[in-house]
Amino acid sequence: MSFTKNIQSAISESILKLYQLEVATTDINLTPTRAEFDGDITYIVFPLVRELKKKPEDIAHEIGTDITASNESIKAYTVVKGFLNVSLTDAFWLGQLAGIEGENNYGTFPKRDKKVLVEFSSPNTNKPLHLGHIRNILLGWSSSMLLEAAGYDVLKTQIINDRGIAICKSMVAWGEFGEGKTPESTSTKGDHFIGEYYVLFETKFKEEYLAWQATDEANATYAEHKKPEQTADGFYKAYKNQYFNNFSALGAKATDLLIKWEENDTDVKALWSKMNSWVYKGFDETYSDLGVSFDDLYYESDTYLLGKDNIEQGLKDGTFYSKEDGSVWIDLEDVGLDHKLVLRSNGTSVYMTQDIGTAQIRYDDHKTEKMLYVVADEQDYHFKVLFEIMKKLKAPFADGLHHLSYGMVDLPTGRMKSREGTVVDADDLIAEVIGEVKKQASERGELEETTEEERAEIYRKIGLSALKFFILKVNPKKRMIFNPEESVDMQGQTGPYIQNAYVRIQSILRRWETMKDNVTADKEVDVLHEQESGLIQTLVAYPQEVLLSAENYDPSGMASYLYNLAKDYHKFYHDVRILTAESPEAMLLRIRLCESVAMVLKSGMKLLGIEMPERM
RNA sequence: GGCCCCGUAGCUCAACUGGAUAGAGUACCUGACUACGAAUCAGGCGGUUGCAGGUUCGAAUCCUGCCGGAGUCACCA
Repeated sequence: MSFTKNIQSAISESILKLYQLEVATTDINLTPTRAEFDGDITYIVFPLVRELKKKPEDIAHEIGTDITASNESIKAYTVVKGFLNVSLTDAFWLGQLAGIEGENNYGTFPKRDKKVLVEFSSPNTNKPLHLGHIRNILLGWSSSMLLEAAGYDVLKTQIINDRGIAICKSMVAWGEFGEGKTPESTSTKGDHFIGEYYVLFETKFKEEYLAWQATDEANATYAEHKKPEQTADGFYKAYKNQYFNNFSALGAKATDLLIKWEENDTDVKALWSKMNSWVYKGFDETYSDLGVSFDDLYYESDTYLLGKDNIEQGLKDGTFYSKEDGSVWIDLEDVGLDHKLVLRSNGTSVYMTQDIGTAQIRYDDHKTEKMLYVVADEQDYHFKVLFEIMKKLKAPFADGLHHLSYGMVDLPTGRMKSREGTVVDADDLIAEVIGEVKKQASERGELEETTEEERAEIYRKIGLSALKFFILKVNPKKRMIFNPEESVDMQGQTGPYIQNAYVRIQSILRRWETMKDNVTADKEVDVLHEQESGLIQTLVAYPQEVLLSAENYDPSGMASYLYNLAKDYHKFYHDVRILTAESPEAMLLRIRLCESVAMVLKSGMKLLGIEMPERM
């Protein structure tokens, strides 16, 4: 912010004048003064001690005296050990408030003419979205909003994993047992519909496998392949994949579909398209419920063969090497990694090959300076390797690649397991939080004057804010525990707490509209209440917070800032009277403060993907 | 086993990137609505920052070694 810059350069000049020592203004590190001390902003002089060979207290006093004398915005200073605490004048804070009001889009930075592509969500099409996707989506969306506010042109995208054996399993199950049912005929959301057939396939397959285990064929296989120490149970558990590939009738059908799909079989492709289109319809609903959207989509069915050109080029220039069997590898030992396969011996791609190709095509399509991958931390190694490969291939975009790695979401009972049915479904969760809000809100009976539609919209906003804030307030890189009960809390450090501050302001402003014509002040306030200057100081920090959160790809910083602002406001609201202020000029100032706080709360929450209700 | 991430109040999380007496929320115990919305505010209780060393004026943060937990080391995606 400009005002910290002013103080930084004042201190810098002071140091030069007093000690003939040059310290760059950017090296003058200022921190907000802790609440228990007097002052607004603190400069720590310890780093100067060694150079100047003086006591920290003396240095702090000398600098303090000098900058206070030469800078009229500085009211006073105090020194505690090596900490120089500077207080700014009320006039200065009033000037800052006016500055905030004067900006058109406070907290948004001018365009940098730089493009960043953000990939998030990236689901498989064989089952619906779950809690893990929700964290991914919220992080991706919020990071996109933050980057946009920081001046980037943002392109939101996802890669849809629409091919492979998984979707073929759903196709087989639907063909065998579906009796021509559709999402419409059963009134089921499309992604759930397909998910059910995926589960059905697994169930039928398990039955088939169990039955097979009683056959002579199974006994012979068991006798031949069993390891000495293995029990029958242990063997069959480990043998499942081989059974799928070598003996299973259902397995053969799924594999057959996959082969036909790759051969572009018309019927198979038609079925595949139809079933995927059901899924997409379902996904769209969930995305829309979450309030997110994408600018561009990539499908794995289009990209899974990409990357071979890059491999070929890398082979030519010696980045890659091939083994006798024809497989292609890269040696990454010089950067502390391993040897990694990039092309199979039969010439087909692996995951890495695809990602190389996909990065390339995205760059070709959009010429983005940066690409941000929002992917769980279990893939840390994969992305490390991918980025190193791109560097070695000298891709022009290699330095702009970044993996926003986030921790998995656990339940209080431990990890989500689809096998144990503990996966929290995204749609269920959304419905639940909104339902809970509705229940609690009707008990409070605050919204009697609104129509049913208005109320439904308010419940939706509150419920989603509880859920979103609960997830986004946690630092992305940390594994988090998701307690469904706490996720709908509406008191304390929660989304609804912040919304409540905003709603209180709206309520005041509605009243103010009806009385403002009768209020006139012939002068401005010259002495600020402690809560007032404190609020201004927090408001002033907003743009910096936007930038910091954007640069760190970390919405939790913004979440915590907004909570603190709401908290400051709630306290201010409690401590001072607004519409019954002691003087007209105080009233006018406080109304201005209310307006600015509301503006920042609303725009900040938007960066988290959270909407504000006008009442609640 | 190699690599990587994590360990902070009973629980869920912070700590401005090395700064002051480690802060919030929740739970529990108090107090404040005939003053702009009590989804609020105020107070209390709660800590050897996993352990042991080291660097530094200063360490939850950096380094080393242990302990505990997660992830990953596929010609899967």
